[in-house]
Amino acid sequence: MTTAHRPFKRALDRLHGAGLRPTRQRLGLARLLFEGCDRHVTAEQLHGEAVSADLPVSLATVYNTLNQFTAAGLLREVVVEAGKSYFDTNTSDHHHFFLENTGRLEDIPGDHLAIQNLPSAPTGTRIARVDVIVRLVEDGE
Amino acid sequence: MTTAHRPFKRALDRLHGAGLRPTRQRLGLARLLFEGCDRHVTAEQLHGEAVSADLPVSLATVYNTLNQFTAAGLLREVVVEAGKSYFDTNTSDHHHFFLENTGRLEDIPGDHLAIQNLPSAPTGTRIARVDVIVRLVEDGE
DNA sequence: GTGATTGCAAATCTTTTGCACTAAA
DNA sequence: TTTAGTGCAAAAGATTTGCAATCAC
Repeated sequence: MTTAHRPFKRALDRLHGAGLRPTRQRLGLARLLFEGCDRHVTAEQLHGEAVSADLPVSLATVYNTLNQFTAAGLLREVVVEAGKSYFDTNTSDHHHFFLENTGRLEDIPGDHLAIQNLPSAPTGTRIARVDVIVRLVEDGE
Repeated sequence: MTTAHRPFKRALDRLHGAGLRPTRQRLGLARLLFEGCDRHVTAEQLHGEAVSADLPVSLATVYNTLNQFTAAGLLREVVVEAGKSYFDTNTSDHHHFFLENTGRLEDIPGDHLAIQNLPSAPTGTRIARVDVIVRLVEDGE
C-alpha cells in the first residue's frame, strides 16, 4: 500500500524541489516541520523534537538545516527577540503576534491587515519585506 | 557663564527624572545619546564612542546602562537582526527602515504610516506595541 | 558611612565553523 | 567513487552576572 508513504514522499519532493539532497536528517526534520499545520520553531525546540522522535541529529545540523531551508525558501526567519531566531513554515506574506510573556509566536489570522501610507524606499534601495510584529502582554500588566 | 553647562544639566535632569543616580558614566553616556539628533546605537558602537570621548566605561556597564535607560523609558529597544540589539533614542510611536546590506536602522519619516484592520488581541492579552520593520536591500538585488 | 554603581573577568546563551567520518548519487 | 552532508567539539559573538573596589549622597 503506497498510502503509508505519502508523508515521506511529500517531504522527499519538497527537498528535491529545493535542490537539497534528501538525507536522513533533512527528511526527518522536513517531516517534523511540514507535516501538520504551520508552525514557528526555534532550533533548540526542533532539536528536542527530533531527539524525542529518535531522529539522530546534532544541534549544529539542525541550525545548518534550518538555514538551508530558509535559503531555499521553504522557511522564513522571524526576528522578535534579540538573540533568538524563530523559523516559520508559512512563507506567504503575513504578520505575527508575539506573546512577550511566554515567547510564543503566532500568525495574525486573516489577511486583512494592511499598511497605509508606506513611504517609498530611499533612493538606491527597494523594499525586500515588511514585518509587522504585534507584541502582546498578559492583560492588566 | 552658565550656558556652557546646559547640555550637562539637561542630561542630569533626564537622569533625575528617571530616578537614576547621576554617575560619571551614566551622565557621559546620556550626553552621547541625547545631545544632538535622535539616534540608533548598539552597545558596541556606544562603547566605542565613549572610549573615543575619554569616558572611562566598560562594555558591561554600557549594556547595563542601556538596559536601565530602556527600563526607565528613556530608550526603546528595536530588534531587527537575530543576535543584535539596537537602542533608539526616539521613544515616541514610530517605525523603522532597516538596511539589510549595511545594518543601518532609520526612522520612517513622517507619522503617516498606519495599520489597517489590526485584529484585536487574543483573550487575556493586550497589545503592548506594534513594530513595523521595512527591510530594504540595495536596488537590483 | 553606607548603599548603589562600576569594572573586570568569567559565565551564559545562541549560533557558526573546522575537520575527520559517513552516506547519497 | 566522488562529493555533499553530518557529528562533534571548539570557536565566535552578544549579553549577563558575581564580586571586590569605588563613588554618590
